[in-house]
Amino acid sequence: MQEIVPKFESIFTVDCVVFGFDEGELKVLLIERNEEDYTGWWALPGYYVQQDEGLDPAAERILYELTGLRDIYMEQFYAFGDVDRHPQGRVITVAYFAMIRLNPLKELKPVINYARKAFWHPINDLPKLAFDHTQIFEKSLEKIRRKISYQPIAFELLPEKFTLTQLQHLYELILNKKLDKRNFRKKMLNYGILKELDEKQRGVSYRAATLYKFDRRKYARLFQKELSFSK
Amino acid sequence: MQEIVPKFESIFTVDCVVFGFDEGELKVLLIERNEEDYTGWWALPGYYVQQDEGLDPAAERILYELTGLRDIYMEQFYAFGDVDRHPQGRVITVAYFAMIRLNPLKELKPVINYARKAFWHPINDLPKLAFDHTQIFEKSLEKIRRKISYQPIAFELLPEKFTLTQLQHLYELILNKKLDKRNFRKKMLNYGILKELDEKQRGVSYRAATLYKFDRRKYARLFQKELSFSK
DNA sequence: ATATAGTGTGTATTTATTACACTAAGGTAA
DNA sequence: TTACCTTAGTGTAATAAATACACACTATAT
Repeated sequence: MQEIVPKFESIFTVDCVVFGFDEGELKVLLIERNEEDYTGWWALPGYYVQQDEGLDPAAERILYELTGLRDIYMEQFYAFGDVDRHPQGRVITVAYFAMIRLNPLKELKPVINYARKAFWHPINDLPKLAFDHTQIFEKSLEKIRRKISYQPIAFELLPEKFTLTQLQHLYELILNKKLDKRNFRKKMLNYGILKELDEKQRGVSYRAATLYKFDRRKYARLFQKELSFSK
Repeated sequence: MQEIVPKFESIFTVDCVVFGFDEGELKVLLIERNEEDYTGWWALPGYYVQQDEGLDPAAERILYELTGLRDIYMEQFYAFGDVDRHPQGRVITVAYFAMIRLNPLKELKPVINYARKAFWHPINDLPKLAFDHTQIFEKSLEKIRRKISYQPIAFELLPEKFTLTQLQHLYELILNKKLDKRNFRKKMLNYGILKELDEKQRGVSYRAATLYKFDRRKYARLFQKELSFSK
């Protein structure tokens, strides 16, 4: 390309919107900033991308450093580059969303320092966020709302074994609307991507629900059969 | 954020996948490179983002410089940042797709030099592209395929006044499958977002078709009513 | 034994999708 | 002016999917 305008170089970062589903709530992982700019504010976990590092690997690394988790479902969804989004100057960020199974028994183990202050926040009660992170979060919600309607990403948020009611609640939270129980079960089971287990829920003081797991092989076989939910 | 790894700075660019619909074909705008790296290769129009310029404005500027067109439908769809995507070093690009009405009577008027070598290429017969531009193009196709199924972006590619057959052909090209004429018309007219005009097609040697136009106001009133097409 | 709380199930109605073929209109060429 | 060519424009029946809706079952706690 011709250099009519001078090239300039910019810092760039990756920010992650990490969703988790816990105690019947949809949560997002935030860190409390301890650094220059927006000190003490909550922010999305994010970091500088390294010289020799692609975007996806950077996102994976950052998530690992914050949570100790690897092999997590992540997807890039938008780049944010407004001129004034960062007080230090021009910083462009590429945003990813991630979905992780929250295992209440297993603490997240941050690998580097600043992650000590990472906490899960219910998405309906988020504090003000640093930079344009509120905007980034909103965009991620839009994206997963659409995506959950045609691809089985919700399973990434659930434990290996789950009940149909848990699955339905999760859909309801993400889509932000009530679904009909009988219709939901009929439809979900019809897709044929769930495997019914011989196992039941334990430790509940009412009739125990059957456990299911997501059958990735069956899903792959359907090749692009898309899910869809409206009511 | 703590500076555990050194920050580094990177060049970044915007690349545009510009779609046009002409002579019954879906086309994409390519430039022939006259610069260092991939000299003589076809590439997507793209350029360096300026220091004081946001991403969306950069995309709009670049499209304007290449085509002389403004107020075009554009949407950012993905950032590409593989370490080795550019021979000169680390260059991250934010990709946009754009859709423009090709008016055969009105030539595109490039404002800057390198755009002299811009041509429209049918999407089914693209040459090898420079850098990772083939990959960028493929991703843009995926995106518009999905998007056209739930939002009225196809109209951006058609002239103000169009026939239902033209509209159907365009859907068929983008979705890459045949649609049934009667079902298509029934469905499209049912959405209530088209305005039937008193005017007919001219200059054809067969029965002239009724012209329609897209009614933005009615569409807005439907507020998120989504289109959908399967067969 | 009984109260409690969530599980699990079926059917009828409405709506959307699909498959399918001929006549109407306008222009061209003999 | 007539025959012909090409595309426009139309309806219905069959099937599939979405929706609305309510009660009996079961495990546990008291």
